[in-house]
Amino acid sequence: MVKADDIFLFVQVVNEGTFAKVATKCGITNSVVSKRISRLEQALNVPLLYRTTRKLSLTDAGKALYSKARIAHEALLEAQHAVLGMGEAIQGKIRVTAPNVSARLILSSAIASFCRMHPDVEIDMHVTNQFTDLIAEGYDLAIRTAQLEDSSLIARRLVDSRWILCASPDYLETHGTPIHPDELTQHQCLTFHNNNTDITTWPFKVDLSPYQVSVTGCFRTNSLDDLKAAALNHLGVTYLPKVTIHKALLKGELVPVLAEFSDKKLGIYAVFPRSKQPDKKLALLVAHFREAFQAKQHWFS
Amino acid sequence: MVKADDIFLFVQVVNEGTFAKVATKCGITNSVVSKRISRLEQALNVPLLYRTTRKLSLTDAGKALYSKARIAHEALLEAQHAVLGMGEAIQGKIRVTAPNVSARLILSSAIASFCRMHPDVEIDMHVTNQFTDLIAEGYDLAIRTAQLEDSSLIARRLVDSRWILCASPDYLETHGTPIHPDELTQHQCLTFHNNNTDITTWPFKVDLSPYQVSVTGCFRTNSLDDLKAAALNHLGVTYLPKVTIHKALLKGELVPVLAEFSDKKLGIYAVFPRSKQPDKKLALLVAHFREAFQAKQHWFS
DNA sequence: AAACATTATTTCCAAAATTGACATAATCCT
DNA sequence: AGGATTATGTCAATTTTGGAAATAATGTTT
Repeated sequence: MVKADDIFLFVQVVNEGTFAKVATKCGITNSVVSKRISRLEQALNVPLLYRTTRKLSLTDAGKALYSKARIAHEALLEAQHAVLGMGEAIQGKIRVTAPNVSARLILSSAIASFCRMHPDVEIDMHVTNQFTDLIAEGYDLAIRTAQLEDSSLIARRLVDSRWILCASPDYLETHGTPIHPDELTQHQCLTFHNNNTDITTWPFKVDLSPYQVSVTGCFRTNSLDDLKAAALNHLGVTYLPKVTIHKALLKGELVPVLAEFSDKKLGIYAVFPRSKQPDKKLALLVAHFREAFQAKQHWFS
Repeated sequence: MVKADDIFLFVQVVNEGTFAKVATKCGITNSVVSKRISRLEQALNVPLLYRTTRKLSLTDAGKALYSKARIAHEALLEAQHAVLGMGEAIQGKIRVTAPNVSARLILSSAIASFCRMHPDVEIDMHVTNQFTDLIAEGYDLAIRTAQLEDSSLIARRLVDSRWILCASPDYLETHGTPIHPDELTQHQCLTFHNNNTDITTWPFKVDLSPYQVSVTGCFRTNSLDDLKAAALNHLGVTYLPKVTIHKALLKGELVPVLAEFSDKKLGIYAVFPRSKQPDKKLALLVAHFREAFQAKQHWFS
């Protein structure tokens, strides 16, 4: 029932000494000040000010309230000041979570340049392949490689990442090179799993139509790096983002398999909480990331 | 534009962890909490909370605001607590201003008994014959011996004080005893002045009608005590409140003069600022004073 | 003394804000 | 898959608010 704003108005009245000064200072009329102070007294059930048209003086209760509320008032002003312009200012901390690959290939350098451009921004990046709950974990931004349907978050596509089926020349020499996806059932297929779900069906396109193949193999992992290492070690065939292997492809350490059938493409997204007041520094960072990914687009497709 | 109550609602939200808890705790609905937090974010132009239906987490700005506003919130609660029930509780300080005579004769003992009855009340009495501005000087209560027309103050009559014209037997023996007010012009009239205004016309009643006599004398003062002393020293005739001389009358040190014509009567009033929330302890004290004066009414009339 | 200026308060009324109920959508738990 | 909880959007009714003008009190200046 008692309104904090009335108490702070009272504090201002005591500070200024008259209702009228406070009124002009706050851009309201005398009558409003009068009514709100009266309302406060009513709510607290105690008189705070003795007043005539010329003088004001504090009652006992008024003194007690003022001495403590003044501190609260100043603390609140300071609190407001602390967040003043935070939405506009390019400053403050941004907590980012990102998967290993994106982080290593693009983000680290992109972040470095962003921090140079905006010295007051501090970026705290947490690298993990775990799917984390943005909100629950308190992140401002996540980099994700999947189209997600979470509508309480905003997803902005940074780049499309093509996946390529590949193997080492040695492996193919030993086991033969498949010429149709169905033949993969005869191969060691090194699969990826993430968030406790195995991905043992690989997508292809045959005659312009989607075509799924269930595959098996002797090795699976949640680490793309280790998957790549396994392929380099001639262990089998695997489906990897082109970006992770484009150097190996150039060097000939790995070669594409069933290239004309490969049809795995995943967007890489910047994901952040929906918010009515868009955070400017966050928007800038996302744009910066997007540019960085786009600049390296040839790595991805 | 930004409302303090919204900030404190935000603090409570952070304390409780969910909107719903705060809503029930404050006796409002969820939608109100939601809307007010949104409004606050809008006003501050910065997001404070990332939220889904299940989790809340603070943004950078939210953390900054919370850490400081929490202090303000607690300070404000403490401030409110300090005045809680002050209007009802019989406790706290009462500042009283009173003239010498009343103070010495009645108030000192009345205050003593009042303080014994209400140990948590502290009375600060300022004794002076100066007319002071209650409000400007910050008094809660004044004892006055005059009917005053100040309508911004409340006056409660405590007792009627009769004034008596008197002189010492010695003086009367030397100068003769007047038998009609007009004869006073031939006497040494010791007059009182107060607040820079001399009182050189004395009121009487002749044939049931008011009758003013202008008097002169060799001594005037603003101290009733000294006026009495002068009379006791046979200096002349003077008009004094009966209460100040009733012992001297009993002893015969002073005797009434023109008793049948004397017609000066002044109310003694308790005067205090008009206030919408009557202060209970103040009302009690006034009532107590009234009883004390009434109990000694025979001193006054 | 008298006119003037300043100030707090009151009244009145229109405009704005607030509220709760309800529906909706998102999310977690069983 | 279904149930429970939660935040949010909508809508209408109610409450609140704030300003203009009138009033009353009080100090200052002429």
